[in-house]
Amino acid sequence: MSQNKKSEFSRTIQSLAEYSKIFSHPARIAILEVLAKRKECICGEIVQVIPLAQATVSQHLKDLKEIGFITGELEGAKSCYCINWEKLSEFESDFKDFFSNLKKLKKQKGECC
Amino acid sequence: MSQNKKSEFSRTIQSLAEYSKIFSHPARIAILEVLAKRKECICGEIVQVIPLAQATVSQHLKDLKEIGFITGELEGAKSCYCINWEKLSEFESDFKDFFSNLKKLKKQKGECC
DNA sequence: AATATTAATCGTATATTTACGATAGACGAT
DNA sequence: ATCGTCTATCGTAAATATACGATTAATATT
Repeated sequence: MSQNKKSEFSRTIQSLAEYSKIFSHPARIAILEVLAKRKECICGEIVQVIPLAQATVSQHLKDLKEIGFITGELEGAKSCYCINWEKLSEFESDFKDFFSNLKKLKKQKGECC
Repeated sequence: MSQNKKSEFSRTIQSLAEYSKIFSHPARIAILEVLAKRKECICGEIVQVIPLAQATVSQHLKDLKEIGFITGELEGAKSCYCINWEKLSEFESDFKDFFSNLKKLKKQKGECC
């Protein structure tokens, strides 16, 4: 029971769902906002601003990095994170495409409910 | 341990996260697409199209209904679901706003990484 | 009235996510 | 070389999500 059925959906839908999952936790959205705001993208500063423990923030950073929304590289003992605007725009346009497709379908079928 | 810290983030971010969570499972995205496509929004037809058990689909429908992305009402023994375009557009514009805000912040700070 | 159909809900198993303390490993400062 | 700082990772607890069979309650059909 409870095996994963997510793979049974179309690639497009799966990918939109994966991107959305990253946005499904406030901390990860907040981290993106912090990175967009700050000139320095040092991990320690992020930890100070986000109301979660260092280990937890590090985990969220890992998730963001794994999907490609941010990059991260060591600068001595510190770690510098940065938004990957290309990947983030990919999400933005996939999302936009999904919505315009929905609206197109709506027009095609006409009213119903 | 592991208590929920989500409430510590801003209302705007929390709400964007909640909306995104609904999109974090392919089945729920697929259901929206089906509803946009079909003239009749009968539950049974959705169940036939989505590769999940009836109970599971019903649960996803409940989630979609609770957040307000769809409406659902009984039609005799059957149940008719429909997209709530107003609420869905609210998500769309919140999402859009978040992105344009991010880009504005990026411009303000200039380059960094 | 008896039976079938429809869909919500309950119960439950399993998987995944969230959260954090503790630790480890890397670097910088003294 | 030693000590403090920084951050990734490990281990683990708890919460939440996913999935489905079984049941229930309501309507529809015979």
